[in-house]
Amino acid sequence: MPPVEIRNTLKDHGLRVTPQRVAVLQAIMELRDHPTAEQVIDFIKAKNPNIAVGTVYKILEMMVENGLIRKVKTDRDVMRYDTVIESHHHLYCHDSDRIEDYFDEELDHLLDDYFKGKKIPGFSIQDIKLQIVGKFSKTNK
Amino acid sequence: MPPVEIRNTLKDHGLRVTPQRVAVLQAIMELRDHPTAEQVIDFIKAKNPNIAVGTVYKILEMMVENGLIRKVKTDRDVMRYDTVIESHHHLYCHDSDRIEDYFDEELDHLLDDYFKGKKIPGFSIQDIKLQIVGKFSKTNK
DNA sequence: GTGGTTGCAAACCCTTTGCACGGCA
DNA sequence: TGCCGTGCAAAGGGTTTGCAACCAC
Repeated sequence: MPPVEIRNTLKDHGLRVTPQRVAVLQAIMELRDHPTAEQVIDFIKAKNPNIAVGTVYKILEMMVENGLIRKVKTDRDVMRYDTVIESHHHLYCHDSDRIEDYFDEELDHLLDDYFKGKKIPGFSIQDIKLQIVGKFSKTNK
Repeated sequence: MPPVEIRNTLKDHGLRVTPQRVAVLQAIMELRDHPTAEQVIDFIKAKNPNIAVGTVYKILEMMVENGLIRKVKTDRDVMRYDTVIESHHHLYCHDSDRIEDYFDEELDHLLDDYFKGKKIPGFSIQDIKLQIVGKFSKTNK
């Protein structure tokens, strides 16, 4: 995603455009594999060593609150970030700690239909997220 | 669960029985709602102020490794624990940070069938966990 | 101009670790 | 008795916070 589009994304959400914010968003997109805050920081520091750790954390939190990115958590303990905003599922491998987004409309419909017929007492559903745990084959990526 | 059964649970897993271990397991069971380590510690300290924080963390980790309990993670950042070992799903409410276990064999079969017919390229599935996000109705619990 | 942002460093919180003592088998 | 488990306190790692200087609007 070119910088211009990133700036517009920020503007569209009514947020000020600063070099740091552009850099953070760009970093998450280029890193792709649900990077940690640390990975984002390292990525940015390579070109722009002056950025502060605290700033990146503040920006990440701000973007999550404004719906530009999402938090993802595995069974390990560091927070990770995802640029994909639409509802989707995750493939996860314990061994490699790798996360991959998984989209499946057919599955979503199946689940929709299922829970249309079967209500859960005392609970109203807003979103359903699958964590599909398993192993990636080594040749992949 | 009476203390005697808890002791047997430990023995069955080839673990030594100590008062601290019994207390931790009992605490998680009585607290029910997927307690944090801190909640477990507070619960135990009410009766037995001498237990050490580090000890509880060591015991929790040990029990996870031995399959007596499970770690549960939300988008917030503290670890929580679950006594339910069998594969199951979670109902989760962001507002209250409440987690409830959800069992649904019919759903499990539906998913099994679905993924029997539809393989995911480059990935072999071991387990599927749903995080059903929504709201608990206020009357419930 | 001015109020939101940044950089910096210290503080924070949860969790882990090291080690000497103590207790289960 | 021997060794694992515990208590304690300090360290660790990731994240948050306070505040003065700064800059986008």
